[in-house]
Parts: sequence; C-alpha cells; structure tokens
Amino acid sequence: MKASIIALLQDALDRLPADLLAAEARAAIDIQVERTRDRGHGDFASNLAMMLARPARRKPRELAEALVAALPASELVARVEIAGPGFINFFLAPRAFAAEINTILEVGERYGRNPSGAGRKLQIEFVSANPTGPLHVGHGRGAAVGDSLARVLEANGWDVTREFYYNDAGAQINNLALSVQARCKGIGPEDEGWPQDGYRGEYIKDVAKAFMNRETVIADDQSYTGTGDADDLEAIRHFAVAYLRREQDLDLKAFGVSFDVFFLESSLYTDGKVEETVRQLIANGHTYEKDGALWLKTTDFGDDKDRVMRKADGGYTYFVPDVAYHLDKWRRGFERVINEQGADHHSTVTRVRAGLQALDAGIPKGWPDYVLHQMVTVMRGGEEVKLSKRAGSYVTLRDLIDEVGRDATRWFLAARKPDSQLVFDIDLARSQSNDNPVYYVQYAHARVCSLLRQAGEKGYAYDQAEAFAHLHTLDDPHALALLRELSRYPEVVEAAADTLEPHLIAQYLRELANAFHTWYHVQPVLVEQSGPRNARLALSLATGQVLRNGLDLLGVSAPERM
RNA sequence: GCGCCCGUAGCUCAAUUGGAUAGAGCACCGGCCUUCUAAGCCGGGGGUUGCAGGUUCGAUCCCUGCCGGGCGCGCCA
Repeated sequence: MKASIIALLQDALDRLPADLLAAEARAAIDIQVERTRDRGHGDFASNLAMMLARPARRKPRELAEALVAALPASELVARVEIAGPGFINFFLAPRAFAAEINTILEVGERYGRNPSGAGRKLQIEFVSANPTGPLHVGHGRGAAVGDSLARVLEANGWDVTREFYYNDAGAQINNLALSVQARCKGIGPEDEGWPQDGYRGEYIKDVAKAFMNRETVIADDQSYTGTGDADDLEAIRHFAVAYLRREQDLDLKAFGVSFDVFFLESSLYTDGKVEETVRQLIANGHTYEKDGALWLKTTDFGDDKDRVMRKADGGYTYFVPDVAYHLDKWRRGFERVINEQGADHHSTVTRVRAGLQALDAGIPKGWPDYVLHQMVTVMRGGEEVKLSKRAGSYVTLRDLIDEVGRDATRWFLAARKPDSQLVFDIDLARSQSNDNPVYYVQYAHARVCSLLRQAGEKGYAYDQAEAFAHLHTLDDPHALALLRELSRYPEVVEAAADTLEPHLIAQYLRELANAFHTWYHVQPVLVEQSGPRNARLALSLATGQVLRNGLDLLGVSAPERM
C-alpha cells in the first residue's frame, strides 16, 4: 500500500518541469513516505518537497504544489493536501483499505511476508549456553529475541539457519566433570575434597545420580550412557555434557524454540580449524611474540589493545576458536550472520571482527551483525528475585515457564527493545487480567473465533462472495481505523527485520488488538442484514489472520477461546 | 580512568529511525454488562523527553560536554 504511494510520487517527480529541478538532483532523491501519526494529516505523508527544497533552491511549499499538480490520478487516493512546512498528505479512499481484506484473506498466513531476502542464506546464532547448568532468564531473553528475529527474517524471505554454539571441553567443562564426580562420591560443597570453584547447584546431584544409575540421556545433538564408574572422569564429563544439553533442550522445547545446528567448540580443534586460523594470521603478518605469548594486533582493526592468541602455556585464548568459528560460518556461505548475545559479552564484537579482517578472507568489515540484549532482573512482590530452587544462584528459564507460562514469558522477553535493561515483573506476567498485554492480544483473537462460532450456531454461515460485495459498508470511523491498522502489518514486519527489533511486532499487535476491541464494542457483527454482516465477518476474519501471523512471529499461541 | 548500552508520565515501556500537538498499559478519578466473551470499551488528570550547548525548515532521535544507572575492561569463557 505504501509502495503505491511512492510510485505515484515517483511519477510526479519525473514529470516535474526541468527548470524546477536538475536531473542529477532528481535522480539522487530517495522518496520517503510515512504513515501519519495524526488522522488530520491523512493516511500517508511525504516530506519529498522539503527534501527537494535545498537542491532546487525553492520553497518547500512551492515544490509541493508542483508535485501535487504532476501527480497522476489514482483510485486509491481520495484527495491530497499540502500542509505545514511542505508535507504532502494523502487521504486514501475507503475502498483502498477495504481491498486489503481481500488480500489478507487470500494470502492468509503469508500476509505480511515479503521476498526481499530472496532466499539468501542467513544464520542466526543465539542462546549458545555452555552445558554447565540450566538456562537462566538471560538465556531466556536470548531465546525469545533470537527465535523471534529468526521468524521475522524468514518472513522477509531469508533462508534462516538457527545455530547453537557451545563449549564441550576446556576448563569450565572440566570443572563440571569434577563437580559431578564429587557428587558421585557423596562429597558436597561443604565437605573436604570438594573441587575449588565447583558447581554447587542441586542439579549436579541429579546428574551424578543418573550417571551412577547408568541412565542413557538423549539430547538433540548427542546421547550418552552413564557407566556408573565414579573414577572415570572422562565418562563423567561426556555424560554430564549430554545430560545438561538434554535439560536445556527440554527447556527450549517448552519455550517453543528449536535449532537447526549445534556446533561444538571442540570440533574447531579436532578439525584443525583453530590451527589453520592461527597460521593464516601469522602469515598475514598481524601477530607478534611477547612475554612468551603470541599476540594479534587487533589495534590495527579498531580494538583498544592487542589481544593474546596463544598463552605462554601453549593454550589458545577463547577468542581464537571464536574467529575460527566465524571463518567457518563465512565459508558455509552465510551472506548474513547475526549473533544474538548478552551485552556482557560485548567486548567480543570488536575482537571477532578484527580477527576476521586480519584473516584477509574477503569478509566485509561490519560482518557479522550483533544483537546484544541487556540484563534481565526478575521482580516478585516488588522485590528482586535472585534465587532459584534448581540452580541456587539465579532464576532459571524453567522457573519462569512453570510459573507464568510459555506465552507470557516469550512475550515479556521479546516485547522490549534488546538495548534496554529489562525488568520482568512476575506478578504482572502471571496476572490473567487486563493488566497483561499478552492476554489482551490473545483475547482479541479468541473473540474473532467466538464470532465465527456464534455465526455458525445462528445459521449465519460466512459467505465470502457476499462479504466482498459489501466491503464498502465498512465505512464507520472505527472500522476504517481497524482497516488502516491491518494494512500496516507488512510495513511492521519489514521494519522489524531492517532494524533487527522483533519488539516492534509486539507493539503493533497491541495496537491492532486495541483497534479491534474498540470496533467490536461499537459495531455489532452478527446483525440480521446479510450484506453488512458478512462484510464485518470478513473484517473479523482478516483481523484474526493478522493477529495469528503476528503472534506466530513472537512464538506466542493464538487461542481460539479463553 | 577507558569502552559499550541506557536515561521519556508516580511505575513498566513505545514513538514508523530526523517529522507536524511525544503515545500506550498499570496505578488514580469517573462512566458502560436483559444485546456477538467486562481477560472488554469510553472519558479525565498526569511531561521543560536527565542537564547545558550545537547542527537545520524541523531533534526524544544526530554531534559535543556534563550528571545518573547497567555491563565490560584477564595469558578466564
């Protein structure tokens, strides 16, 4: 719909008299059209005349008049006005919006999708928690934002791969294995012989018990059977990793999130990719030795200090496999890669990009993209919640899902801009009342479904042909407001992808639900007259469809009754 | 001290990425259920967008400097 307005303005621009504007200036202009905030300004507005003012050395209003005069006729547009400093305001004909109903009902669940990604390969890596414990709220935010983003990008035509990267070897995992081993031997955190910095959570006991019982655990990407031999640290390690990965998978499934690829950090070593990366960096002359360590001159690529790659003890620092990993992503052919991470890891951004530039592998400078979410605090009864029964030291994702449900948890974690810190109010998320935006939106959907049920029961079966013949009867201000809201959805889906901000979807859904509730309240749908009745049912159906499509992008269900 | 993010109504958050008179919900006050779900609708009060400058037709948004909060500054990951 917006595209049609842009096309009209482009025509007008092309027809503008040559003495008004030079051809180069004309070609350089990127026509901007926006939805108006204020109904008095029409439905769409363009600042084109103001943008031309400088190159044309004319007053904006004078240019606006010339543009409007050159505008081709269109049945979409009822009238055009020039306002304020030189805005061109378009008032659309009601039929332009009514026609959107046909489109929505015709394309159904594909409404709002666009092909701009053109099937190009995009990878989004998120959660990427190490298998040392249950997922916590922060991972939950990553899962909610990452998965919604993946869905939004798919809706914009990208071929999306969801990837989970984790460390299955190294110091942390060794510490995990030692902790489980201690538990296998009946040693607790307060006892003699408990490993230094061991994992103290209760769940370690569960892992130990399962290992001693020779259970078989099956995670999405691996499985392992406990040997029951408390002296076999290697077996314990494999088992613990598989066990905790399975726990995470269960959490993620309960959250409605799944991954296409699980990538093990250890594979970068066994496949020689770490060594290859180091060799290449040395060959490119970006390294030097100092104090027995090998350094990368990341300062050549915007970092504030150089970074150690190989420690004096011969081991690599974490960022070397990180760079190797991203080189691997690049080689797998992902034109775009988005890393969704907690902001506490923001310092890796510069480092990884610097490492990739130093490889001189033809990787673009700003690649990959990062979406960093800020910290989450959980509140209950006006106080910050810090403890979990399961993990002991933090609130787990499972705690939240159990307590407030999947839909509310996903909504709350994805509905805010990742950039800002998030306060998760358990009392609000739990409340099944008008306090809760999730239910507000879902309720709108349930109402649509209820209308359809009632229609069936009253013998008012929906007749689409008759509905389409009477769309012109949807002419009251509230119906038109709802139609306008519906037609905006594709633009929101596009904006969410452009800005990598899935919270825009949630924001929009609230507004759409509001428009529907308002219209529903003033306009009875199941009236006797079949023409208007069917038209209103069509509008309800279209609303239900868009609510479903939008909720699906957030991974939130659209219940048929509440 | 340096770097990144944030600062908008009493609280939690928006603001179509530089647009016109900064919007929602909660909380507070008032109205609407014999009619399709009141988990709803309508109305009211509530703001110097942290502060001070700058850029321009126009700034919550961009730039500079302060103030406040979070995170990070390891041969940990």
